Amino acid sequence: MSEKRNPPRSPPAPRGSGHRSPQRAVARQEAKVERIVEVAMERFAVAGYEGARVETIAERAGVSKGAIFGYFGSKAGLFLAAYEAAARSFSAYLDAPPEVLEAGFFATVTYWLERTTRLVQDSWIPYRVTLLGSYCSDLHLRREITQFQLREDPPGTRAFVRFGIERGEVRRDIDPKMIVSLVDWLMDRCQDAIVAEELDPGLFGANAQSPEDRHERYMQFVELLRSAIGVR
Amino acid sequence: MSEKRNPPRSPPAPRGSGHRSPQRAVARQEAKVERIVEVAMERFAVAGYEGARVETIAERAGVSKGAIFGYFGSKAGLFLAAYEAAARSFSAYLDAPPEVLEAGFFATVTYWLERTTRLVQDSWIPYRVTLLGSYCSDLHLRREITQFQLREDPPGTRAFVRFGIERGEVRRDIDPKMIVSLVDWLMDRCQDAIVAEELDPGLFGANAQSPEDRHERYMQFVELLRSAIGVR
DNA sequence: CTGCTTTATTGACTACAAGTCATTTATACG
DNA sequence: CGTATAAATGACTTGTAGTCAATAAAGCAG
Repeated sequence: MSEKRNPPRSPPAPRGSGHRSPQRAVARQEAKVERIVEVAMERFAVAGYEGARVETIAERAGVSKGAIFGYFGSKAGLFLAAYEAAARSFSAYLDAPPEVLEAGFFATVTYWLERTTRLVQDSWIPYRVTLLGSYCSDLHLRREITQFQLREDPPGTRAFVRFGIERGEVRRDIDPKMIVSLVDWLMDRCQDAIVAEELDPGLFGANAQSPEDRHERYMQFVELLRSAIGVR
Repeated sequence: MSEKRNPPRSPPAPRGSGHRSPQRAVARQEAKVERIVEVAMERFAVAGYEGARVETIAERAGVSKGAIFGYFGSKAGLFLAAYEAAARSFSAYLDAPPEVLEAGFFATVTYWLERTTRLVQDSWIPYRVTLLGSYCSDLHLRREITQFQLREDPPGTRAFVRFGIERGEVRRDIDPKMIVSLVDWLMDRCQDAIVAEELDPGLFGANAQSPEDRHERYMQFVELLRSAIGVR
């Protein structure tokens, strides 16, 4: 019961529909939506899902509360938009520099793990929003997020695993889908742990170690991953 | 800012403190708390964290709303209690029948995986509550849950991994803590997927397959786990 | 058992935030 | 311009977590 969400207003507009004068207005609307999403990301990151207030987001984005509900339908819809923007803002595995890719599948994994630590410090907002998305108790929202990940696969795990298989580094005797799931699961968790460690020490178990410890842990993690999905 | 939770009232009472007449009252109070937790589990399971209303829980447990806040301090506190009760209600790895344990570490993992499917159907309420707990967006709550898992380790993963190492089935060249984390992560995710499949098809990706497919997937999963943490 | 003290319980009340919608304002276009 | 259509506004409604003064129950001394 109680599913009476506002359907989001049809997106900013049908984009230059025949005539050309609306162009300006449409562009302005798109910019507005973008601004709202950006502010929302920041607020969700800082205050958490429940702690973030739609009215505050509206104020800071320079629009009214009504406009937000007009565009996104509900707070959950707004969060979803922020989450998707955050997820899309990250690099895919195969965006690693050529020499890293050249070094292979597991070298690339290592590269991104080491990289994440620094990236989180640089721009923690999208990371925190993804963290919130990973642990969102609203199962309706959870489903949307899962569907989004399956549909868009922003980190490009499918292509990355194919890359690994083609290079002969990843085993072929297991359904690739299973491998993709495993990589997604482990990398998500690992990334969440890194993010949580940076942003919320104590959220995950043992932490607060020196860069050397950290490096050692990454090595062990990749070693486990290699044992699991690497060719024997 | 805005951390003004009610501290939960000191637990039901200091238990038979010197005199003996309070005994009855204390017992009744304990029973009441238990009843509340049970009802709370059911409501959270059915309606989700946000959907569950404290007042309804109070009504069904035959107490006033105030009493709930008296005992648990906040809705989050109540959820935590329900979560802990749910988590404690499951068997630990080493609770498997002797002949299963005899068959070894990975046989035991397989046993529990196959078992979970049926257990979820029998008593889905605690499973759903754990699922909610796994994906709770309130990071404060999240921390409490992590701490609880670390403190109590209800599935007994630490002991189980030690068991595997002692039997010579689990590798010794990696920090056991890392292995414990890996097992926890993978089993949690796998269990969540099973639970979600039963309770909320489509929540996770590919699903709704025949028991044979399912079995096949479990076999592949255990095979990956064995490759990762088994002795070479 | 009785009266007094302390503790537990209650539910009307408050506070606050999501979501609505009649009204106002801006835009499209003849 | 003038009129029609669409977007934006913010005061208002709704619903629920959390409070607290008032009340009931439990403990206890005599």
